[in-house]
Amino acid sequence: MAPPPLELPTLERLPRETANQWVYRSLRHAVMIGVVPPGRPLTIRDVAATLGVSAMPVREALRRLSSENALAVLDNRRIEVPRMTASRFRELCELRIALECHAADRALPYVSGERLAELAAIDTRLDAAYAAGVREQVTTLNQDFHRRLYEANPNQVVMPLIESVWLQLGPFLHLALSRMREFYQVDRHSEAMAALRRQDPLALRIALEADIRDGITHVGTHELLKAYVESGGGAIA
Amino acid sequence: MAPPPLELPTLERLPRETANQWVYRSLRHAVMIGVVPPGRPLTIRDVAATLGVSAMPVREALRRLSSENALAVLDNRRIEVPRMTASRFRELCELRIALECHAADRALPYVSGERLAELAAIDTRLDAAYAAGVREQVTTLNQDFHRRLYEANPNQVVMPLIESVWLQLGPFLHLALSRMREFYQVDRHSEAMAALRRQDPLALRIALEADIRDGITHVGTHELLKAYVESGGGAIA
DNA sequence: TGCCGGAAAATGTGATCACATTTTTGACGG
DNA sequence: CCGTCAAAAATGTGATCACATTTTCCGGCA
Repeated sequence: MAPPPLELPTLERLPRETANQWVYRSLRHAVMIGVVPPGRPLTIRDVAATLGVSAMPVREALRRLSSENALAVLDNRRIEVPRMTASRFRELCELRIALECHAADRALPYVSGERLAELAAIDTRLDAAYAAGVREQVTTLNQDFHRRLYEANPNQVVMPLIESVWLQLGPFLHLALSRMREFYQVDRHSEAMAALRRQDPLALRIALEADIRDGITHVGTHELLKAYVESGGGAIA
Repeated sequence: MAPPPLELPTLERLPRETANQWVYRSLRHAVMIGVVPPGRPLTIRDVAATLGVSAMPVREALRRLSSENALAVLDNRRIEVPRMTASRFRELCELRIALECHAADRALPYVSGERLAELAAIDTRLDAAYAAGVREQVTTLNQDFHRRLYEANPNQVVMPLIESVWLQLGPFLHLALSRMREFYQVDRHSEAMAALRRQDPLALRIALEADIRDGITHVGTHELLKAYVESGGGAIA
């Protein structure tokens, strides 16, 4: 049977943006919000036709996302969204914690009052989005919060790796958020900001790890992952 | 004035290997051993002519290495080996330690007797190469040792990120090895293997961190980096 | 001499085609 | 009814071309 037609959310093509970049952004976004089911083969011609460009930019975008481990290249040379397993998920979570705690450590000395204000502003908008139940925005703003924190360090070498992990967790995180709790969780971002103000590395690590675990492990991960895997999202671990 | 002609070490093209993979391997190897001076622009046509292939595989290989942060894409759309600065170097070292310690932690429970034997074998060959002063092989075998250790964990998500960091440190590490000491340093690999045998996570971390610092920071980094930067290798930090 | 400005060369980008490999299809025989 | 295998379709790979952008070069002018 033929696979369902590929549907990609249309991202506006920025002025002076190359087709390459546009295709890359579109595919990346699609993967991140999980509209492409894991295991669904992404063929060059298919994506090209869907986005209305030639094969060339698609090839480079697919290759790029593969390098970032957002897509998997099979032996067949076919490309798909990687399937998730319970153990891979666990590894990704632990890796995310290790990476982000390290990034926070290295950013801490550079965090200025301005930066703190910016983080607070993002957090406010995040709370609003959370209260309004706008899932996609919650994800985006949460990532913004973390990204802007780590970017306080002017010598950025960690951020690209963190983005890679986010991409790999992306499809599933989005699913987890779909069962977003009504009640607020403990505000780990506030704790993190307090730690930043006190220049307290240990407290910062603790707050971040708790924040990540809250967002991932705590939201009924086990059941969610099980449902995800069983719905054809991936092989059994 | 015209830049010096591009010279790339010729890697044998494996049977059934696509041009894409071959170009990727060649460029990657060239970057890793530091034959391409940082800042040297890598043009598609140039690489294509040097390797005797068309532009297509080169484009994808360059794009791929850029995604792995082995190459930098400038605003001009030009691609070059990233320039090194003292602070970027420091960040990369710390990141490497954080990543590899984490990887070792996650691999430890999976390390079998067979695996330990394999590591010991690699280490033996490494000692031989070190004694013989074969720089390139020392680098390769050292990486093999670390890679095979982390790969004990069957759910590999860290390794690609570590490889990325290796690539970014590559050009400079190679330089550092060029002043390889005559006397053996403390054998950190033995310490690591002892820790593995005892299933002792903390000792493993300590051994690995020491091993990495020995290989990087200890080999007169400061002077080397200074020389490297001043020789046109990168901007002043 | 030093600096501007446009022409010429170099380079990246995107489209299209030919071909090799892989996957799917469907007819045939058990 | 099911497995097998060859033909057909789909797909990835690599080459080549046309065009837009960028860089380099060089003559003219202050």
